[in-house]
Amino acid sequence: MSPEAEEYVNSIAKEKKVSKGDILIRQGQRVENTFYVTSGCIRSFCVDKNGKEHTLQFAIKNWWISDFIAYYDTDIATLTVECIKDSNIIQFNAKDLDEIYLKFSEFEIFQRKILERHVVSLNKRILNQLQLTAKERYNLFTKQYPDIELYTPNYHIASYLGITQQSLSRIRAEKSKT
Amino acid sequence: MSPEAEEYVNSIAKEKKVSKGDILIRQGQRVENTFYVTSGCIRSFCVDKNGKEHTLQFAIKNWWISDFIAYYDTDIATLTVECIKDSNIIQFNAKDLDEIYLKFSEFEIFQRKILERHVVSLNKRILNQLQLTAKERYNLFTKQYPDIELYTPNYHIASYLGITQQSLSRIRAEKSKT
DNA sequence: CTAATTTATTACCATAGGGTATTTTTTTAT
DNA sequence: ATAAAAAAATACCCTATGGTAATAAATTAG
Repeated sequence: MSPEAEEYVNSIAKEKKVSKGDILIRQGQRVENTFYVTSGCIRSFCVDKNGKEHTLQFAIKNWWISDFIAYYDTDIATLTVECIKDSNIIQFNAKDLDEIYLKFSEFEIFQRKILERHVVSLNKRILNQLQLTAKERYNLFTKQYPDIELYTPNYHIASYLGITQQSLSRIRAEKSKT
Repeated sequence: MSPEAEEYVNSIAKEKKVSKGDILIRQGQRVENTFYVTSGCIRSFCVDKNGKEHTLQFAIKNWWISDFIAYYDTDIATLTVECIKDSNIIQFNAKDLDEIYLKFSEFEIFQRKILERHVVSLNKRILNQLQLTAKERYNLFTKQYPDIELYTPNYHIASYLGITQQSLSRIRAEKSKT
């Protein structure tokens, strides 16, 4: 990136410290920001008609998170984005980012690469969900997020894997046996 | 888009008619193309260790399809992309597209919007998989692809929904009862 | 340090969906 | 039109995962 572009990015970037439990985006509200995680962990989830939570994403270091469904459609949030471990994030306003794209076309490339990476990751997630058992998905998960279990409750992970917390507990018990 | 950009796009776009059964991308081969569907239907799927197929995407009119996992990482295909109904597609070579981005930055915006739409769609797919029952997913599917059942075998749809063909058959039977 | 609260484990039974096999229906080929 | 092949439906039983509930462990608050 050119120095000017970088300067501009810095001018709209809002570095923030957020604490466990902080809500960055609340379901039902307008989504104006996207967040880049430099440390810690942020989670996005939805709540279904029965009040059950389903985790869409865990964002750790170097990942972006928001309610992308609402963000890209400039719509009301269906997701909640919550800090689950004290984190350092960089907040970007959607409108500010839009201007960057106009002023510095080099930034488009940047963003395109991020989006491409995101598509790849989502594609893999879907394929895993289709072809792996809960146990296999859990094993993969622990590799992808090596220390997430240290600070994330069981049921958050279960809700990401698409199983109940009891099932996850059983899988873990079975695993520790051998 | 400017006339020049449009002309350039046309110069690299390869319009093609493809027939049911044609393979556009073969698992294990290098992925150099992405396809835009103007009519018909193209399917992407993977084959797991047990030889079972899992459908990642059905691309109908106005959708893009490829093995995006391999395409964006310039890697070997893990997916197969297959024509399941006589279709008209426009084929784009990855390298040609890369040049477009360099020559016409306006095209980046275009591509960014496509990617954003893709991310939204994949996010929704994951959330549906997490919170809906097989029956609910099937009902949603028939709305999203109203006439796909006319030309797609049962087991392709089942493999997209993440259930067996027998389960899908049962769901359909139950539905036609009421 | 203790009590209160949250989280995880375990047990029990229920059920959605899977696997194998058979039959029926539909499609394709001759 | 008939045979062959493919696809769909159905049946039967099985298994992974879900739901409820009770217990145990860990964390947090006072």
